[in-house]
Amino acid sequence: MDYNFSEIEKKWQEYWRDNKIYQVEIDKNKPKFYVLDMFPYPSGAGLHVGHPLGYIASDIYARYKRLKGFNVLHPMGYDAYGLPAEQYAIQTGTHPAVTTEKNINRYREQMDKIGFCYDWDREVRTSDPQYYKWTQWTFIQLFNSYYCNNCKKAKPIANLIQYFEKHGAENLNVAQSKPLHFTADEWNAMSEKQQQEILMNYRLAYQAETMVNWCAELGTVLANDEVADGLSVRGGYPVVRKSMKQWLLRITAYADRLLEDLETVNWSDSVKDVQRNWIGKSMGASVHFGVEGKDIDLEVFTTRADTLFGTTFMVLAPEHELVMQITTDEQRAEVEEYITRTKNRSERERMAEVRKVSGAFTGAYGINPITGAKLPIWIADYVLMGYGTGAIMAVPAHDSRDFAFARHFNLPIIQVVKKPSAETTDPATWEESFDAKDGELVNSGFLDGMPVKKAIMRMIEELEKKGVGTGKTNYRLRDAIFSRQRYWGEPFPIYYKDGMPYAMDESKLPLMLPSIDEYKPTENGEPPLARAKNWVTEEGYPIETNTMPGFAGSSGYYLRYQDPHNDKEYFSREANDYWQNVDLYIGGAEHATGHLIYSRFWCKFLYDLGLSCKAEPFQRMINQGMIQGRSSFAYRVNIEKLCEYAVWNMIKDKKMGVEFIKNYKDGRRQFDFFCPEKGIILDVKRVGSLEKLAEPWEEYAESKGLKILMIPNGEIMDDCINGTNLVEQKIKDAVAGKDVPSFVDRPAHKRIPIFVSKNYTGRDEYSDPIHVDINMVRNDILDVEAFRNWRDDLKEAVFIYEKDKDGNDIFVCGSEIEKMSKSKYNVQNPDDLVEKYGADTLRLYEMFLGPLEQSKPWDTQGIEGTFRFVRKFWRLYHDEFNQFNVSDEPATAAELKCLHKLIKKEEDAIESISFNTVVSAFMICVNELSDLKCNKREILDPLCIMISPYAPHIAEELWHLLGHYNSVVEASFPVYDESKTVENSFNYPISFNGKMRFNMELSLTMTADEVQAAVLAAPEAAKWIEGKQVRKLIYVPNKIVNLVVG
RNA sequence: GCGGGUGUGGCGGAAUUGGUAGACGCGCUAGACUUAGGAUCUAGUUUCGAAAGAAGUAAGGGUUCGAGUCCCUUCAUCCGCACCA
Repeated sequence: MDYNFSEIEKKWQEYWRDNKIYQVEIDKNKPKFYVLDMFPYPSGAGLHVGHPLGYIASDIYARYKRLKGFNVLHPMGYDAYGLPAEQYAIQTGTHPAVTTEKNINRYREQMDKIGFCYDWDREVRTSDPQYYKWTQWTFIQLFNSYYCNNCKKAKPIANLIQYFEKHGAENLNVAQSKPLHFTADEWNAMSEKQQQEILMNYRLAYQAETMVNWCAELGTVLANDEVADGLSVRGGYPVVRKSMKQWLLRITAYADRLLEDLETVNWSDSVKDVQRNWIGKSMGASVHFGVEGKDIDLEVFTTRADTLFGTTFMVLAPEHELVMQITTDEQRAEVEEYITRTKNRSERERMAEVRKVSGAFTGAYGINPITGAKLPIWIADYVLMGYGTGAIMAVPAHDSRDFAFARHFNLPIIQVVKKPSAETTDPATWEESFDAKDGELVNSGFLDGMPVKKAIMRMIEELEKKGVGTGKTNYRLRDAIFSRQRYWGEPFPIYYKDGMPYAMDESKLPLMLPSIDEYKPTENGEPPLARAKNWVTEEGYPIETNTMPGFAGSSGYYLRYQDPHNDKEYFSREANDYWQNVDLYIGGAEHATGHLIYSRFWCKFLYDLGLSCKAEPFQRMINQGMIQGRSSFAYRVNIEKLCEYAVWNMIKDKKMGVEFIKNYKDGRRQFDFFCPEKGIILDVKRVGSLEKLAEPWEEYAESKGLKILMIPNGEIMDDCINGTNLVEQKIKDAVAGKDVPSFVDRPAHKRIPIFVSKNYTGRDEYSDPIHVDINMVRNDILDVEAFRNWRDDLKEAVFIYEKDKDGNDIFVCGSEIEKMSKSKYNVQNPDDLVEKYGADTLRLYEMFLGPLEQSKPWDTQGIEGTFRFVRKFWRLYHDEFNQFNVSDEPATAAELKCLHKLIKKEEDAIESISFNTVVSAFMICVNELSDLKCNKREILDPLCIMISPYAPHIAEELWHLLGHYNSVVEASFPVYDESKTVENSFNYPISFNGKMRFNMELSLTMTADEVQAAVLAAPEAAKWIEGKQVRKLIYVPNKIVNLVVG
């Protein structure tokens, strides 16, 4: 029987499914292990070879753990809410649920073909009411909780109400939007509405007017991590800052715990670092400045309280609430003008102008609380309202931005820190003294001579003593904006009474997403849910029309897998006690700031409620790299560029006095080249891009008269085809006074495309690279016929070939490694590969490509090698007639050694997720066993188990051929026996002065002296010790022998 | 600018963590079997050299009997964050 992978794989996939081989239940007799993939958003494009990379790795890990006796939870589901399906719905009217369902089915089909060991009975979908019921439920708990800073824990809001009733807001240490002051009497006298408004200041899910990233095209707000470069990550539409009422999650309450608990998880340093960065904790001080002539307190945050003596001015963000109060009448116009100017600038513009210094003087002066110095107060957009207090004390000598500002507006600069080595405090050294973190203080009164760290402490002490400042910790992390003005998301279980939001009763959950007839916002800009009929509670109160963002459903999904069918609880106590949290989480690193931070917050909140027994969701995480595609290009001749290039070269080489003139045609400015010798103009089209090279000629050329030379386009093509550079020739001909054929104009889109083989002319100057479908390319050689038939406009294309060594015409493509994408025609589809090579080969090959965490290009040809290996593996169990042939004779020592080396390798490598080296170890082992002609059951039985995590189908087939009646999944991993691999001699490399010279087989029982004697006696040693003394012997048993001679 | 990663043949990548650099695979070269080869098998394949040998892990320096691995300096490159006070 031949290795018929398609039959084998189909057979066993059905067997696994029908016998529910991968179903897991709580089993307290076995240790648990939880292996999880980041669940996918089911997009319309389906999977490409990059997607399953992480899934294959986690599948191998899960199967391995199972063979090692663990009860392994390995589920899969779908992050089913998301923008693309909704955008599609807006365009076509198709319900997002329909699109999503269709995509999910396609994903499932593709995943099934790869042979994953998911327990599909535990599948979750975030858009399933039975699932989002618990997303909504968690939201209600957040709404009904506040965060106690003393006990560092979320608490029921009812406790807070009791406290208010007795003590008002006195001595309250809780997470809050802003500090409030009221007494118990005042609280008790408030109306319900007033009380509700106050509670919003403390709820963990709260509503507030806030600056948001508004994307008009998508009609919704976006979180910071959904915006990049002022554009939406999904879709790339412009995003503006806008103030709107939104739901927020008070994630900042957990900032410290999110930071500290990073120490307890096994994640890559880079992801931890991104998280630390995102949280952005900085310790410093808040300092209160007075304002001259006004009863105003201006609070700033600084990490460098030590430099207070060096403060020479203050800067407020233009949006700062005190700006108008302090601005003097003389400066009012200027300040208002500046505010308007900055407000109207988009985020993009603001970012583009980061280095430009701008600002306006308010006319007011702040008072330095320590020195009493008068400090001019400015406003400038380099100070951000969103960080600290939106106001700074500027220390131009030690901050590059303050420095630039001071220089620009001519403000004084006082140096207060000098490097210990520096002798002077000369102004010339100021620029070098920026960020002097470990210098000592000068010009600073009682701080003089102190090192920076000590000076910071001393200054904070002084501020506190005088009551003008305190030590303070500041975070970059902002509360998470939790509402979206979209349809395809979880509805909020919130209704409005008297304008105030109230949580629905839990018994009303799930609050089903209503159907609506159109998915756009309403005419008056309300979210799509406002279109829903009867979107009110039973009592008639209106229900919230916002929906939750994408990260709502993905924050706690790993918990729901533990008990997915529970309709009473999110998950049961029993399930969570057993499965706890994820032991190994595999997914992309791009979620470092979004999903992973929200998920950790969600988990900590549920931990505070006593639901989750763990404070961290994902104990260990591995981020798989991207699989890149290798794109192929044909080079399409760009006639315009070709002309430009030729002309420009001639100018440069001074072959010709070509000069520039400009003229106007159809109201558009055009540029031509003028040749004074002949008084002709070279009409080169595609004018815009010529400006840069034309500039120097402009003035001179304007004074010249002109005639016109047209360069015939048709001729250009002919000459390209003949392989000569025609433009140059035409110009030469014209200069020499020859007749030049007339110009035949053809619009660019009607020109016959000309493609040039890579080595013929791969110059960018002449040609545009055009992506070629990789299926039409083999070994970089284009299948020209297939390419011609690819698109209509290529039917008449002209190809300029190269000659191969046999003189045949070939068309060679260029190539580049890029992200896999449909538009680049470099996508490798897993289905095609499974079809051609089988799932086992695909799995092995994806692992063999390289280290999991690294990005690496997909090599289309490399998979052949892995396929050869799989067939070779199959042949180990079969004779030359393809008959199954395994013998019961005992294995030889060599065979056992080969096996046990592999066991060791696989066990060691699996923990470091170094699957590529395991595959190579399999290859080595199979090569050796083939050479030994080994067909012993004693070897092949365990070998079959060992390969089963990597290639489960072939393993299952061989397992049954070996005579087993259960699934190989239920087998036990072979036990490593070190005695099988030890030898009594070792082939030592013999080195002299560290340089390896020859090898020598020596017994391991030899003493150092015996080794030295043996080596010196070896004939090869003579030439290396000739005339020299042996000074030292380095002998490392089982490693090396090194003789130091001299 | 700050932070993190990476740098080894024509290519993807190994190297038991300081001990024979280039495992394994691709590609390439030669040969065998073949009507044929995008099949299979055998041998070779870091560079220079006929060989002996020499050089060699981005560059330079250091520690060591011995460095791809440790330390210092520089460069290149990728990925985050970025007016964060």
